[in-house]
Amino acid sequence: MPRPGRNTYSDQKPPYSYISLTAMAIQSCPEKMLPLSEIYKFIMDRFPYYRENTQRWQNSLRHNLSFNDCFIKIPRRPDQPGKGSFWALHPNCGDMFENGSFLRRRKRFKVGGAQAADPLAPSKPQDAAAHYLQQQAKLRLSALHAAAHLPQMPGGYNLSPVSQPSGFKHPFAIENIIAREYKMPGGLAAFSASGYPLHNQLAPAWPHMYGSGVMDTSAPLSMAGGDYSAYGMPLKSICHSAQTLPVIPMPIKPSLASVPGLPQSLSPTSPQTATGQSSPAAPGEALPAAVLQSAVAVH
DNA sequence: GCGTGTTTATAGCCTG
DNA sequence: CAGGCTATAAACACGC
Repeated sequence: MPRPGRNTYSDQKPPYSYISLTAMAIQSCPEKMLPLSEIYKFIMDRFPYYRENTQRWQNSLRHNLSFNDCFIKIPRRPDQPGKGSFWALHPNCGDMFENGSFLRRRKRFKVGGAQAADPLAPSKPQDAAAHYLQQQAKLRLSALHAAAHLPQMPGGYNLSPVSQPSGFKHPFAIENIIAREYKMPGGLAAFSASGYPLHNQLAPAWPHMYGSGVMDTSAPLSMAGGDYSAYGMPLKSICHSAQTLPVIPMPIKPSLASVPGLPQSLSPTSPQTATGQSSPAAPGEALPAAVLQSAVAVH
């Protein structure tokens, strides 16, 4: 694996692992989840190296998604046709990379292991799913809140469940990599002070639904033939959306799909006791507003 | 058939 | 050096 280093990478292999690249793609999206095809697109857009031998690396990437517990699968709603599910980061994988660096993981994320990044974050898969939904609710509400009180909370983007709380951010940390999108002069047009696309604030939506041409409104890849600038992220805005899909999806890792009681786990009375509940909700069922409000109360 | 997702196997590199 | 992490390949299943 090439080391990050002095010169440029140009079309050479980036220093990021597939896990890192996938995490970047997911994190780059305000909704914190992407379908496989969008993950592909994200990587190919940013790293010319991955525009070739797609069969090889995409197979590896799929392997990583399935093999690593740090990725959770979220099904599409029945009324959202399309291939495959969405992929999100496990809420507990925030400390997966040392200092948040994407160069190499210090430890392999394992469901059930001891993760200290978020004491509220559960370790069991089913709990993780519930936690994920809770965080999603927070995210959406914070977006709405930001829309109502602009300008404010530039750190709104960092409400992600996998963001490190504060303090040192490694140069390769996802915040530092992705944040470039929001800091570059040319890339601010679509974003508010909260870091969300404005239309997203008003109508939280699923990022994968944006039209095919939307992503290419900015300049062509600034890195083409050049480098990845400082660790690599060009300045394209991603995950624009023009549609509304207000419903929070249901995570379904194999162990999650059969676990009853996920929605109940989000109730105000038992936010962290997701196991052992009953009466599963149908996939795609919308969360009641009360659940969202409780999520904010937690926040 | 194709895209997606899972699983197994193997090899190389890195870290403790 | 052992174990962990990562990359790669391949086989297979499933749904559209």
